[in-house]
Amino acid sequence: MSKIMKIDPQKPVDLSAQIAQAIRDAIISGQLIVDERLPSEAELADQFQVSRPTVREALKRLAAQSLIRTQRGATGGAFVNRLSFEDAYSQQITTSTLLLSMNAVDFDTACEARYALERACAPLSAQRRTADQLATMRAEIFRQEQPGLTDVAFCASDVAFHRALVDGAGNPVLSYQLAGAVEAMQPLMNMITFTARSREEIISLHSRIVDALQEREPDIVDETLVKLENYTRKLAQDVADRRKKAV
Amino acid sequence: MSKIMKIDPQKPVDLSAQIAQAIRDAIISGQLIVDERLPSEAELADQFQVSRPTVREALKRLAAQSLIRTQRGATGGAFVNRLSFEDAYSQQITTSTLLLSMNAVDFDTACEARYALERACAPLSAQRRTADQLATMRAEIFRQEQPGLTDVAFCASDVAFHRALVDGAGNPVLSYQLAGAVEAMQPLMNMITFTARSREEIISLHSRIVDALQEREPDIVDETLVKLENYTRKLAQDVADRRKKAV
DNA sequence: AGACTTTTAAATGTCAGACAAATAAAAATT
DNA sequence: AATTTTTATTTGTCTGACATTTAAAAGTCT
Repeated sequence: MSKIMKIDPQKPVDLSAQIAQAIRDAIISGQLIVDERLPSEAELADQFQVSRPTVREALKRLAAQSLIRTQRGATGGAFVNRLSFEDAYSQQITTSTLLLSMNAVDFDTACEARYALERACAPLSAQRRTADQLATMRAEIFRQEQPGLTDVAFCASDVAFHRALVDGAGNPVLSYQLAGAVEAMQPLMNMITFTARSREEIISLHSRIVDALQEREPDIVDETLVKLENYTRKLAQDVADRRKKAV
Repeated sequence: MSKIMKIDPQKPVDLSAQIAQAIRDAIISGQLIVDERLPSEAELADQFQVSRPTVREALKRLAAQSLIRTQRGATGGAFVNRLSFEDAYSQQITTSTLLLSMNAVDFDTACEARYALERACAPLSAQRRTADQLATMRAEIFRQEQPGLTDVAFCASDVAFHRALVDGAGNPVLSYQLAGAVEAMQPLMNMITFTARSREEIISLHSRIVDALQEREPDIVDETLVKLENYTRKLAQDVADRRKKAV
């Protein structure tokens, strides 16, 4: 690692935050490459002229973002981590979920965003979906038809269905970007209790989507997604109205 | 804060990671609400039966994800942070940038994802764009027309143009989701050197997009975005070919 | 010589205790 | 009553130590 990384002890910012930023910059700019080992904590403490606990706090910050991983033992240390799509997924889901819940994003806004993004995948999905993905979607529909299914399980299956649709586009970047949008919606979706009647309608639309994907009919997929969006928003509206009346 | 948070000292996972996860779970589940103060580091150390440095490492992990903020002084402490759209933006951009650079995502995949998402915004943008956003876009086009503009500055202006387009949809969730996709592309875009000739073509397509947005013609916006995508991919292809020939 | 066991060294993980610095409330002073 | 000083609390940082994990080195036996 180049030793040009510098921090300014005069700044009114935590030293550990400055050190983390310096290392983060080195990773982003490519000065530190994947799987490269950072100097040991003691060496970093020397280089930055701080104590080991301060260095450790900096490293934990980076670990929280999956930028490094640490290993104990003789040949251990901190290594630049290859950020996997999986790591990125889970971070995005956490961030999106908190963002929606903490900023009082209303259901319509979140719903609109989700379906707009999902519709972006539809044409690609119609073109590239695999037999395996179609099977996954049909399996989820079958699950959704079971009468004893709890609301929570129904929502989870709904998420799985839509993820399969997105994955059908065969573009990992799209899948990653949409994971957050789809999964973060689940808590909001859970606020809508799916009655037997509304489940029926949703399942029928899901079936239509799978059929259209199988027949490679992007327009029908799109059209059905619009219907699904409208229906979902109407359900949310009904729940909101009923709640207002109850007060 | 409820005191039911527990960790297992036997687990082969860092105590600080376990503590961070316990607090993170409490925030996500709503047991800890925005602006609520966590117990002091000393109290947390007591509760979790660990030392203060260990607690601090846990808190730094949470701070790295913008889940908490800390304040020194008598009434200071760690507070649950309201995750702002801005915080979420920058995290998403960091994650997306690293994801693309570390996983050798090819230009076509990233480009396809970006334009698929952007086209999802087009109809909403045509409907809701403000005069202010149109002005921003025209200003960026004007900048792009300046002959002395560096490649880096041209790319930055390109990003600003497309962000304005996305923001035109008037949906903060969409804007947040797409910020990563658009900005993370910039390093890849920078690999394409924009010649005067290719700039001219791009600017003309940009102009057409603004005009169509002003006239509220979603179909023309969509169609032009497709052209822009194809042209961008063709440029990248040319650069790749030329590089191959040079070897 | 080769296979196995033991030792050693290096690194992270954790702890204890201390002091510095910031900050707001409480106390003292004018 | 307003201002200044003191005090208590809390985070930020440092020092030094020990525990634990791990792989390599050294030693031992067949």
